[in-house]
Amino acid sequence: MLAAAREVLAERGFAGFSIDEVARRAGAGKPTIYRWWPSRADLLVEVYLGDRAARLPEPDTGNLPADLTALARAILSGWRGSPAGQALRGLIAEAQGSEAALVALWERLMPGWDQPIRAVFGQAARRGEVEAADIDVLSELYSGFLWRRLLTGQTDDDRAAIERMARILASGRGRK
Amino acid sequence: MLAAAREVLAERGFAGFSIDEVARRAGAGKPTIYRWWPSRADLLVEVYLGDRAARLPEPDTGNLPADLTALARAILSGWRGSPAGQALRGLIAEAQGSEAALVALWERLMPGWDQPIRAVFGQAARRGEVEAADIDVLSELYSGFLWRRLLTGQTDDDRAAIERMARILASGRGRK
Amino acid sequence: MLAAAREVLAERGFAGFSIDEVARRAGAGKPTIYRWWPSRADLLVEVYLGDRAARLPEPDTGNLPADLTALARAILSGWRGSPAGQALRGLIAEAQGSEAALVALWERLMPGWDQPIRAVFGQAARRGEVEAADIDVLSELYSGFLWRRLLTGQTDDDRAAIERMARILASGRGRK
Amino acid sequence: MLAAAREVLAERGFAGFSIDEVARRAGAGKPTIYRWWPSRADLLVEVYLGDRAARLPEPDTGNLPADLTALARAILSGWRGSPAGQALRGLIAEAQGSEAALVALWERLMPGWDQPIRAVFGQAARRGEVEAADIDVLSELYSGFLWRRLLTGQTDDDRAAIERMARILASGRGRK
DNA sequence: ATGTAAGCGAGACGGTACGTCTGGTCTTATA
DNA sequence: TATAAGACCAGACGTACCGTCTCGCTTACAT
Repeated sequence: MLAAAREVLAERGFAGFSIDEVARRAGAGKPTIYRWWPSRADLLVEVYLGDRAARLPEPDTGNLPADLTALARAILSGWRGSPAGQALRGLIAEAQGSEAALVALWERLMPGWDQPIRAVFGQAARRGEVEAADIDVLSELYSGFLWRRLLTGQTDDDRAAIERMARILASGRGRK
Repeated sequence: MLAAAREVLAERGFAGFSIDEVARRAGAGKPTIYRWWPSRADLLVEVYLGDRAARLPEPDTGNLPADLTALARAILSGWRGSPAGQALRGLIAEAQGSEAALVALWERLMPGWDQPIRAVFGQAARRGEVEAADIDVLSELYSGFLWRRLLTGQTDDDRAAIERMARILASGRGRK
Repeated sequence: MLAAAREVLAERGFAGFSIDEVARRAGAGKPTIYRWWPSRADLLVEVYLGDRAARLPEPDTGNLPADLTALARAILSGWRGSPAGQALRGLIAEAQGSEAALVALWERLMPGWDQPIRAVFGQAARRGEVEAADIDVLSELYSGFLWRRLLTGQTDDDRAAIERMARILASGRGRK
Repeated sequence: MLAAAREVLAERGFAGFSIDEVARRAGAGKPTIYRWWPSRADLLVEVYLGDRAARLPEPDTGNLPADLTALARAILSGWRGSPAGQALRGLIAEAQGSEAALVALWERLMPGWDQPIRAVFGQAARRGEVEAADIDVLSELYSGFLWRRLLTGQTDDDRAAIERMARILASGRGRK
């Protein structure tokens, strides 16, 4: 069932991702899908998590810019090469029109999503490279950069920009 | 006509924003709307631009963090208080499923959207506070931060986070 | 559903007979109607058949003009008093612009429609009042007379003309 | 303008005969068409009359069946070879949904249309072959036969049926 | 070994919106 | 002053999905 959803996303993108189409492809009845995933958003969350599970590195080289770069490239590469990117795009789109989808995005996806990013900044904070109090906002900036690239269709491996981004976030000492 | 579109967005959000509804509300025929805005995205772009036009300050106090903070607060406030926020949310959502909408977003909205942000960083670069070569990525980080807040429904005036974000981006010297 | 179609035809005639209107009146979704009757013509055929079913007499008094008169008056009276007349008018109109409707008219309606008329002429042929070889053309003349009256809005009970028509068709011995 | 209407009827039949299409083809504005022909029916009447004008023979050989056959074959041939047939089909169809079209059909087309037919029967009445009082109904039967063939798409030159029809109508002595 | 219930596929259903086409009317700009 | 061009409101067209619902059918458990 999830396999069918992944197929649809891979072949036709989020535009062709309808419950009808997934049911048709899975050889399943629509009510069966609704029984397990009450909304399209729930299905997308599960596709995303299933697809990304344990796939991301948690780099810890002791060098913050290098870690940030490695992680960002891994994330972007995952978006390019699997339905996960389409799923996240769809999930975010869905959340703009449906309160339920926004909640699903926020409560079911975000915790796991943030975690590797916060881990990298956390290590840097422990090494004194960034202030602990900045971790939230730094993660948000980092996330925002990647989301914006995803949502505008720029998931190519733009090393120069990624490294520059990593350097900027790493050098922000926050000291007045 | 645009007024009707704004009304719908204000009252029912992007979820209720259908061409049918806009036509009904405007007392207009659907084909008339399609004549002028071939897709929903085009209509959203125009609503956004019309609503935001000349509303944004272009702060230039000589203090980069202060300028960034002021601009961000103005942008978020604009999103809260007018249909512009709903329009941008809808436009981004639309772009996830339609190539045409992505193009509209990219070519018709982005140039104007970026401009005040780049202006602020440009002034800072001229003052030597940031490297000119970083302007692109800094703008992207700044944009990404705001977009992510919009798309996750956090458009409240979170001064602490905004100031922290501004300070981080301003202190990123970019020195190797 | 058919009841709603009949209502619309009765109240607003063929002019107001749109799928939208029938759906509205039936409290049904348009796709449901399209599922069962792929075209307006199919719906009209069914209305006609359902309405006329087993309603016509099959007169057999041994007197051809009398039989023809009785049948014609029954047919015209049926057209006046029920949506069947409107349905047939609409069906014929529809067939002028749509190949599919023409086929529906020809294959789904005509066989049943002709049958009582041919029966009357068949009996007369068996009695020697008309030549068997003339049955087809006689039926066509008889049909044509009635259709023309229907299509030009003359469905009143014009006994004089009907009897004259019956007499003419009955006296055509066909002998050279 | 009429030429454009004829073109449309010839090329796409009554199905493609919209005022829009005629205007487009004629390089004229729709209101201009509406000024001269307040309804589609009026335009169709004019196309029919213009196209058929003075084209029909008025056979008078002294032999009623022969005259009827010749006239019927001429009429059917005219319908096959020119937009006139399409125009009449369209006009009749139009009349089923619009009172105005029915009036136009009845008052503007019928007088001229009937005339050659009534002329043939009139001559026969003068020769004593049919009763004068039967002329109306005979014309109606004859018309009905031809209309029915037109409306069901049988405009081919079916000589056998036509001659049989002519013989039947001619032999109806009308004797009590 | 058999009766029963849960879960399934299939798909019909009432609805909403899509984007297109046409019918007529009303407004401009030209000639 | 009248006409061409065409914008406009209105609403029907036929299609795609939505989320709910009702069916039988099939398994797999409890008797």
